Amino acid sequence: MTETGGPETAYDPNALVDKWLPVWDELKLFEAAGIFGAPDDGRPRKYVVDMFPYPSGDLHMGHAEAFSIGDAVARFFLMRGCNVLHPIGWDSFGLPAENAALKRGQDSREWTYANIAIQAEGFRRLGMSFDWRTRLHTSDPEYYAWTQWLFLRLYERGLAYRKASPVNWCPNDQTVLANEQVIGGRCERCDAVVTKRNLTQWFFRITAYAERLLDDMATLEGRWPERVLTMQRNWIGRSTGAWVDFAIEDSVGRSLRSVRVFTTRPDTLYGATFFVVAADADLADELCIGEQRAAFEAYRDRVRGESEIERMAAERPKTGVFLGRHAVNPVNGERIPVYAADYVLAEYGTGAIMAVPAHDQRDLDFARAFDLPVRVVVDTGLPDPAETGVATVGDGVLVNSAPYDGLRKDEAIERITADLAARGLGEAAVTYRLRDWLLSRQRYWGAPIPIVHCPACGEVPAPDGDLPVRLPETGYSLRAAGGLSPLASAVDWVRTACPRCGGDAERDTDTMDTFVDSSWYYLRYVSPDDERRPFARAQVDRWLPVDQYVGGVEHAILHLLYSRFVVKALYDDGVVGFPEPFLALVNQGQVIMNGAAMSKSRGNLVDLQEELAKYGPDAVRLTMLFAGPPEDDIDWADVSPTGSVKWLARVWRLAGDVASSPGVDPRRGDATLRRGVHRLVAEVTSLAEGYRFNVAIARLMELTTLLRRAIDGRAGGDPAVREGAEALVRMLSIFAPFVAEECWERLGRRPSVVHAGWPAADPALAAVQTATCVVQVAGKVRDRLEVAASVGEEELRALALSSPAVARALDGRAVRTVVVRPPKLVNVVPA
RNA sequence: GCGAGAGUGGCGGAACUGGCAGACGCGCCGGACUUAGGAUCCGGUGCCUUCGGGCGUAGGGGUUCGAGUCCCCUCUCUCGCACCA
Repeated sequence: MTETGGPETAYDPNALVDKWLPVWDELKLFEAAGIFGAPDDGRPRKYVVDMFPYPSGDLHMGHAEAFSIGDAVARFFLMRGCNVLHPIGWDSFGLPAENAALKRGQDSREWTYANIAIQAEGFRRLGMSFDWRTRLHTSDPEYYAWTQWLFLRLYERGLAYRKASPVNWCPNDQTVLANEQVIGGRCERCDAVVTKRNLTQWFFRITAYAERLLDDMATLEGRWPERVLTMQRNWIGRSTGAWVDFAIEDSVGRSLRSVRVFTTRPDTLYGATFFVVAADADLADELCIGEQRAAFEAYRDRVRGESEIERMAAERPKTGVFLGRHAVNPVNGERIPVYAADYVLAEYGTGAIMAVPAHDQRDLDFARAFDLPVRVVVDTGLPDPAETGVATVGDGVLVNSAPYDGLRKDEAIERITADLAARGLGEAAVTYRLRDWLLSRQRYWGAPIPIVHCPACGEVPAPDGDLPVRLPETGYSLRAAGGLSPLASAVDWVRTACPRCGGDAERDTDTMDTFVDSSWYYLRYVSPDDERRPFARAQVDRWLPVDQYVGGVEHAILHLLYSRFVVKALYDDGVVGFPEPFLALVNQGQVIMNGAAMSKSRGNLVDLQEELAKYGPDAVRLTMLFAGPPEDDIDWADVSPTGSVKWLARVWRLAGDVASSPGVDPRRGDATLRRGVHRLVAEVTSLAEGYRFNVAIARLMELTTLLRRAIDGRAGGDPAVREGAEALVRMLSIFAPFVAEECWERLGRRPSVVHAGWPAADPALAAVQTATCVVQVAGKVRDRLEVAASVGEEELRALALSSPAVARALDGRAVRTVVVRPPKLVNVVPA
C-alpha cells in the first residue's frame, strides 16, 4: 500500500521501521558488553567496523551497499553469540564542508553537523545495528585534540618534520596534496590538474616504515583482498640494486665531486654511455657549466612549467640538455657526458642516473634522440637495440665487460656490487617508490597543526596540556590568500606566546590532512568521551585489532596505508600492543547504473530515499546482498528490489501460516522436513561464515519454498514447520531485520528475534542420508540411482552394472573399467 | 608497457578438495483464482532435435575414466600503476 509505485505488500515496510526502532532502543540490543560502564560477559568479542562516512549530504546507494554488508557481518556475529562492538562515527573535517560553507556564507560546522544529523537518522532507519555510544566526529575539539596528540607523538619520534620541496599543488582547492591524493595527475577531490610548487610543508616519515609495511602484509595474506595487498606493494615499490658513485670532472679533468646513482642493474655498468640528472633537481643547477647555463635554465624553466599530466603523457619524446660536463664510470674510468632531462625524477633515488641505452628503453629513446652510443653488454640473444630501437632487458651473459665477461646477469650483479663496495665506490641498496606523507593543508576545516613558530626557539610543539589547539570560531569569514592557509588571516589566533620562552610567537597556520583524522578513529571508538587520553588502553587491548573492516577499495593506498603506518608508529611507542589495525578486510563493490558510475552529469543517479520509500529498507538491503558477492559491483538496472519485496512478503505470510504453538517440541515434527530444514540451516551457516550472502539468501529462499509446500500440503501444524519457520526468520534477521522482527512476532515470539540467536543445525539431521548416484557410461550420464549415503563401493558397482540404462548404453560392448565414487558417482568405461 | 583479476543462459549470478553445468532470483511463456491483475499461487524456461539423442562454461590444444574447475597458447574485458633507473 505504498503510494509511490512499488509492489503491493500485505504490510507497510516503512511502518515496520517506526514500530521496531523504539523496541530495539528499549532493549539496547546492539550495545556491547564490558564497555561504557556495562558489565562484561563471557561471550567472545568481535569488533566490526565500517569505514566511517563523510557527511556529504544524505546517505546514498553506496552507503546502503557498504553498510548492508557490514551490518550483516555484525548481526551474524551477534546472532552467533558474540559480544559485538559495531561502532559509527563521522569523518567530518574536510574540503567539501568548507567549500559548501563558503558558497552558502555559513560556518563549516553548521553544514557538517546538519548533514551528520541527517545521515545518523538515515542509518537508524536502515536498521543498522550500531552501538551509538561509540559515536564520534573527527571535527569535534574533543576528537581533534587527540589527532593533535598523535601528531606530537610522531613529532617526538622524529616521524613528523618540515621541509622545503617541490610538492603537489591543487590550484582550485588552493592547497597542497599528498602523492596518494593525486590520481592520474589530477586532484583526487576536485579533478583539477595538479601542478608543482616549492613549499615548506609538514611530512610524516612513512618511508621509515616502508620495509615493515611491506613485510607485515604477510600477516594479512588471505584475509585482505589480494588486490589491495598488490596495490600497496606496488605503491611502496621496493627495488633492490646498488648505489654507484660516479666522479664528476671539473673543467681540467680533475674530480670535482662524486655523484651517487641508484641502479637495479649494476651488471650493465660497462654499457653506461651517458649520465642524466633530473632537470628540476638542485644537482643539475650545480653541475651545469657556464657556457651551457642559458640553455639549461631555459630547459629547466620549461620543465617546471609543465603539469603532471603533461609530464606523464605516454610516448612522449625524450628531451634534455647537455650540461657541459663529464662523469667517470667507476668500473672502467670511461668519461661519459652529463645531461639534464625531465625523464629522470628528482625525488626518486638521488635524482641522477647512469644511462644504459642498450638495456633500458628510456635510456635508449634518449640516446636515439641525442645520437649517443649504444653498447650491448648483456647478450640476450635478441637483435641489437641500436638497430631495433628495442632495449633488451632480459637475462643473458655479460659481454664487453672486461673481467666480468661470461657471467650470467645475476652472478654479475652480485660480483660487480661486491667489487664496487670493496673499492668504496658503491654498495648494495634498496630503494622505495613510497614518499613521505605530506600532511599539511592550507585549509580551514581541519585539525590545526599544534606547532608554534618562535623567533628565538624555532619550531616548538604545543604542550599536551594546551590541546586542543582549537580552530578560531569565525572560520567562514577567513579567506586564503597568497598560498597561505585561511588561518593565517586570523591574526589574533595566530599570535601566541612561545611555550618554551614565553616570547611572542606564531601558530602554524596549516591544518592536517583529513587522512590523519581517519588514521586512528577505530582506536577512539572504544572511549570516544575520554577527556584525558586519546583512548582507554584497557579497552583498546580488549577490542582491537579490528576483526572485520568493511569499506571501499578506493582507500587501498590512502587510508589503509596511513592507518597501518600510524598503528606501527604507536606500537613502537608502546601505546598500542599490535602492529596491524585491521585483521580482515572486505571491499564492497560499487553500486552503478546502466554500466556506469552514478553521477548527476550522466543523469543516472538512483536516489536511495526514493528506493527506500518504494521498497522499504529491508528489501533494499536484501537486494544489495542478493545481487552478487559483496566485492562485486552492482548494476542497479540488473537487479530487482521487487523480487526482494516479494520474497519478504512470502516469508511474512509463511510466518502467519504456522499453526502450532511456540515452544512445541520439534522432535515430534516430520522427519523428512526436519532433515531438509537442518541441512539448509547448516548450509546457510557456513555460507554466512564466508560472507557469501548472495548464496546464503538463495538457500533461505529454498527453505521458504520447502516450508510453503509443507503448509500447502495441510501440514501447517507440524512442529517441523514451526522449527523451520523460526530458523528461517532468525537467519533472515541479519539481512532484513525489520521484517524478521515482524515475522518473529507473528510466530508468537517476543520481544526480539535477536535474542533468539542463530539456529543450530543438528548434525545428525543435516547429514545426507540418501544420495542420488549418477551412473555414467563413458562419461555421459545414463542413469540415476537413489542409494544410501553409506553405500559401499562393491554394492554400488553391482547396482550400476545391473542398470538397464547402462546395458542399453553399452550396447553389447565389454566393460574396461568401472570408476566408483560412492555414493555420488559411477562411471562405466567401455573397452 | 608493467602488475592484478575476470570471461558460465535473455539478465544478476550458483557449482566443496576435478564428479549431474546453470542453484536462487529477475525476465519471459503457460495455467489457476479473479470484474480485473502490475497481487497471490502452480508449472515451464541453455541451444538443437528425426524425441533416440546431440551440442554446450570466450577460442584452440593438452592431462584425466571424467575438466567451468588443472596445464599450455590465443582473444576479449575490468581494475591498479604508469618515464621509479
